[in-house]
Amino acid sequence: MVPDGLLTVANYLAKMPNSMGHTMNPEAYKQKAMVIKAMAHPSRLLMLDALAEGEKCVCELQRLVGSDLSTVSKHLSVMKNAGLVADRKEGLQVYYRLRVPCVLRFFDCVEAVLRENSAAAARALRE
Amino acid sequence: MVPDGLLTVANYLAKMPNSMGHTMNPEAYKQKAMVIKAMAHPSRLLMLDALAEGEKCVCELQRLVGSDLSTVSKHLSVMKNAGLVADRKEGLQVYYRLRVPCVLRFFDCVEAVLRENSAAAARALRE
DNA sequence: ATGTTACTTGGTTATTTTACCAAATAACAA
DNA sequence: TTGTTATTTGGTAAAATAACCAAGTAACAT
Repeated sequence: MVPDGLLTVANYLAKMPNSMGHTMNPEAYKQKAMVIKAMAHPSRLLMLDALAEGEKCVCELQRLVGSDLSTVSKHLSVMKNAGLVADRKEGLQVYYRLRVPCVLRFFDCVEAVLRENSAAAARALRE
Repeated sequence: MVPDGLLTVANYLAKMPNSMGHTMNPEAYKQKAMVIKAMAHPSRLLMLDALAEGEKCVCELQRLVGSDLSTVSKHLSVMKNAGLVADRKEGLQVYYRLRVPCVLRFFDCVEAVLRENSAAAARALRE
């Protein structure tokens, strides 16, 4: 059974984003959701942040997040499947790297949301 | 029981993003993940896209996504909880709007990832 | 071959998420 | 009051996700 996001011939046509921006079919939203979901986990965010500095092997990433190696490996495969990261084997180690750099600017916006939340909470406290 | 992301006094301190960008505590990653997770669903993406045009009532959004009204309402509450949208009641209707506009630029990057995926798939086909 | 290191995969269990229906609430109308 | 419309909330079942351990693979060393 082939995972949804895998780059198979079958998936190739299905996941073509159209160029019109806002009139998108449901399939396109599924694909986008898959990519975003692949980021939506604390450990995965931590790893993406770390990969901003450059490629890292699985062992380094594991030290960073502190979970079981198999857990880290599975997180990486989710992100690889979504196209967020790519890997490269060198000797015994596997190095992961960011595949599309803009992912990092993503975080600025998330932080803006959190700041806005804090500000709203602060306003609520003052009343 | 209070939901994790609710803007309570207790959560106010916990979710303060620090200003140093890359040295963040685990709690901050949880908060970021919550925001991103709130986007990570096809129907929710569709609604965010629709809200880019301006505020919309729940009934309009329901017509758009086509699920049960209660389902749509719950999706909206997830996004509201994360701070992505805000609501306003007018008569019988509740209008939702984007709370932090940068959320939309988010999508450009996701589309870049998908384009990169397609390109890779195309390269794979040529071999 | 045998062992070792670095990683992935399979299996299991616990938790979370999602969808729908049904019932509750809220605002307005008659 | 009674009814109607718009929305939320509670309950429940199905599906997806996440964590760990154990077993498998792959590259290299002895």
